[in-house]
Amino acid sequence: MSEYNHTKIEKKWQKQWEENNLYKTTQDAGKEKFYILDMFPYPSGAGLHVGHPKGYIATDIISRFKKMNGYNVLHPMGWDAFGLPAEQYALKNKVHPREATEKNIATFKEQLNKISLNYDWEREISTTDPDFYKWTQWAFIQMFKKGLVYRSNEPINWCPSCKTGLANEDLENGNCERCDTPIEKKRIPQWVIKITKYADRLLEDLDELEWQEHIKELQRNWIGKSEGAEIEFTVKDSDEKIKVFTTRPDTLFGATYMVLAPEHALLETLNYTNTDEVEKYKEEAQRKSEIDRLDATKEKTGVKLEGVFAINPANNEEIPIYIADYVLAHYGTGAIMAVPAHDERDYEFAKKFGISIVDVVIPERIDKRNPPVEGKESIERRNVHAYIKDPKTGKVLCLKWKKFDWLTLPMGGIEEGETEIEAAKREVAEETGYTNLSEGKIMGGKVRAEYFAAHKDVNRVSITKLVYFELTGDDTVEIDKEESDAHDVVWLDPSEITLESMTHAEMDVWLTRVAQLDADHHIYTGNGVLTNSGEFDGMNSEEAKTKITEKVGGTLTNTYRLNDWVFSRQRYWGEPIPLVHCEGECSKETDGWMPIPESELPLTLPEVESYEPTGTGESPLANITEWVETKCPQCGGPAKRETNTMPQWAGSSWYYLRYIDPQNDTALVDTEKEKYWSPVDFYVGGAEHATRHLIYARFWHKFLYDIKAVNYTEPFKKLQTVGLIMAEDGRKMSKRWGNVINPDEIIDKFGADTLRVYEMFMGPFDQKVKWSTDGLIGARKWLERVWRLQEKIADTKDEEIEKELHKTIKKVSDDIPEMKFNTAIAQMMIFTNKAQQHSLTGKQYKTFLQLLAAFAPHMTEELWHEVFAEKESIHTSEWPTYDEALLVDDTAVIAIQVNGKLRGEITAPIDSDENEVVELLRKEEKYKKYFAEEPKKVILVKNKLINIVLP
RNA sequence: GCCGAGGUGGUGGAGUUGGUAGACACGCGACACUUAAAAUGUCGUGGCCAUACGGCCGCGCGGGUUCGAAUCCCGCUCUCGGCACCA
Repeated sequence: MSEYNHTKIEKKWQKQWEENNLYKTTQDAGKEKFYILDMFPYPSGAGLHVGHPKGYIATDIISRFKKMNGYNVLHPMGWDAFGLPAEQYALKNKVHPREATEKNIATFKEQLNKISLNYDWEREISTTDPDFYKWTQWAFIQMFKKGLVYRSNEPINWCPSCKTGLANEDLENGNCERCDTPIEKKRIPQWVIKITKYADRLLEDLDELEWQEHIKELQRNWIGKSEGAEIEFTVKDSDEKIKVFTTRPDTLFGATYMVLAPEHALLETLNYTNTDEVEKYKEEAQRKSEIDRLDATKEKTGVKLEGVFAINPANNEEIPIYIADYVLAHYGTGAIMAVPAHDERDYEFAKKFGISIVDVVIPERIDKRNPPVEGKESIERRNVHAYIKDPKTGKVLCLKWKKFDWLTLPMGGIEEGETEIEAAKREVAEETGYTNLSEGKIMGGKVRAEYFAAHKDVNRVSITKLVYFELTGDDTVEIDKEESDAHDVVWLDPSEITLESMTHAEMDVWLTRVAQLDADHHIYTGNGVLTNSGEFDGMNSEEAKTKITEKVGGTLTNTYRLNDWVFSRQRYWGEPIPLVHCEGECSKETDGWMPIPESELPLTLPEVESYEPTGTGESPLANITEWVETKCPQCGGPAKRETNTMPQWAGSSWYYLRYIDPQNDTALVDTEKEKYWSPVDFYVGGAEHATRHLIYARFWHKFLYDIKAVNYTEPFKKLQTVGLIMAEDGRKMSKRWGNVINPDEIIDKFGADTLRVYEMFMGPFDQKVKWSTDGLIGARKWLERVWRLQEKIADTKDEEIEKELHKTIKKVSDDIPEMKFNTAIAQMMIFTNKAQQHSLTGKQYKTFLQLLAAFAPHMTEELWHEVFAEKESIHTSEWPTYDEALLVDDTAVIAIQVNGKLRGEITAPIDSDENEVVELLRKEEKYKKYFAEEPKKVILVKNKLINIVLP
């Protein structure tokens, strides 16, 4: 037996595989296709660390597995090579970004090849290749033609350090996601893509995808759909109208003021008198960083527009208008109707500015225990409930009813001319005798409840308020016999006052309010029944939403958290945006902007002396006069090119399609080929792309579907995220911490096969795990044991080994497609351990090597050829199958439980029934004692467990 | 605040259609081989009590359902991730 020399073996086979074109994609008729894809990397200057290949190794294993199972497999790789870091790296090192990128790609590719990932490099693509970005530009032009692209002058997110505008998706807590610099708002003309037009489809189609639920949820959150209405408020003595979006049109009667975002356009035209104050506030708001503005814990600020009023279209009341930065310009219409009674933020603002608060929705409860009885008279009543606490004992005064199984607070109706507090005091005295009560505090608004009042034999609709008192003394008055016959007075600990114990239907509301005793106001934000709302009084919220919107001529509509996609970047290293602006009279409807003729694609990035960002909001391309100045494709007159470039997300939004047909120069992808290979069956990459790349790509794909460039509505059928590999110190691997582990070193020392096996064995694939050198060594030792198994080859076939082998075939075959690599490897280890202690036949060893081949491709190939003199590659061999019959044993070890406690185990013939097992037990001296008495019950789980339940 | 994922030995983790908790690996201990060490191999390894037979306790905490709960239900707690003044 030769020694396991990983360096020699890995070099040898990598060379041979390349020469034999082992990884070329084939498309045999009659074979099913399987498209498995990694998120293509951004080739940074730093090269790979051991965390990067984790996902690639996984797709490589599945790819090899699928090939051995007879699939046509597409497993390509490419480079997401445009973007800021390459440009910054190039600037720093004084090279052209193209050179830097090419060098980085070469490094990455070399590193990946050392791991023997079976990519078909003939299909390699790079987003920076003009043959590739021709089609990025082409798709953009199609979007432009379909009216999905517009020019905006709205202030955008500007990173002063990266010197470019950014999309909302590129921010993290109001800072630049890349460099953590606080974002400013800057007004520069931007090309924006109407991704929001696709919001509903992006949301709905999530349901059909086989993605992990948390990633889908992340996307749903990100899209953030709100259903509501747009309603117009007129401005008094003016033709201006203020349009608001609200999810609660049912609360319109409670809208007691309005708020405009400080950036709202109407501020230019409204005739308010305190211009200086307003200007000052606007400036302050603009100066505030995004992060300050988004801090909800800060006290609300704002300025009233003096001299202007809006008219509430529901009740025609004049209401004041404010500007305040708690209203965001980019959400909804940038203006709100404020309903302080039913919105926390409006309430806080109204309190501070002394604006009136009108309750228009009250909670409604239907008593489930005493539901209204059909046919009985229904009486509406105004009620009070009294919550009385004795501060000395902490106990609460309750009534225990005698004729009914009821437990209630003291309660009763409000008489003519009485306040709620007076009524409560009177009822408490009548029902309990107690008269020494504190001043009394009304605990929030009314609650409507419907129930059957059995003691009066009527249905009641009660509108109730809760009043809180503390007991201040022990004086009592005598209670009427009628009352004392009805109920006992009891003092209960607050822990006994629960939703279950108390009879009131309102109890959940009361409990919440009592829990927040110190809150000065209890505002209700849920649905309920309308009040103070004119003809809508008594209607429920849901119905009123539609009805009130109709009455005031509003429209039911949706709003999204997702914003349109800001698509312009003021940097050099990106795809040029293929638009020109005619200086003459052409294309008036798009302000003179038009796409270049498709025959001129690709519009290549010009070579340039200085590609430094200007920082002014102008792109570096703007300085290249000979490039900028061009002819109008329509009139032939002078025209100027757009000088902004596309964001890095552009190319990655569709690259997966190009692998299918990478050389095509007449179409983005041939639709026949696309029909065969799409969609991507399995997509593997980092969870950090859930809300950007994966939203943009789904959008781009749906657009291509709409223009019939592709056949399917979704690009990625199944998605799996990779868990990060953390450094041994538990931190993220980073140059900054000096804890980066380079795969090249690991491969030199231990071999690529060891790296592959270790990374797959570390833990569940999608979970983050710490790197462990000890663990790595363990993987290497296992491979060495596998290598030495060749010495254990014998002619005699051991049945136990054969069974274990078939068990292993099953386990590995089941686990690979589910990405449960760790347990697949564990089972292979079990087989190795057994085989090592006994012996195995050559055939068994070969079968085992096939199972391991996807994990450790080099070593298994070497043994396949050197030990067994096979001519063809192990990787083109057929995946082993298992024999069901061999998975079943003749006997089973059955656990013995007595009253559910483990008491031993016994070996019984397979599939023994209850009586047979009991007979065996009775024979054994050890277990006889359990049968001294006849068992109450015996439970048998076939071949697993018997539980004897003694009386 | 809202949403999502999770909490199992000294460590990474198995086991979740309710059925022997701790597979597999690391680490640790003992032994064999060796002059010795390394490597390799064999055995052991959740905690506590017991010479032993064996027993008790154990999957974040507290309850419940069940013959039987890591797994199902209720309440709580902690960690991680996302969203958040979104009208």
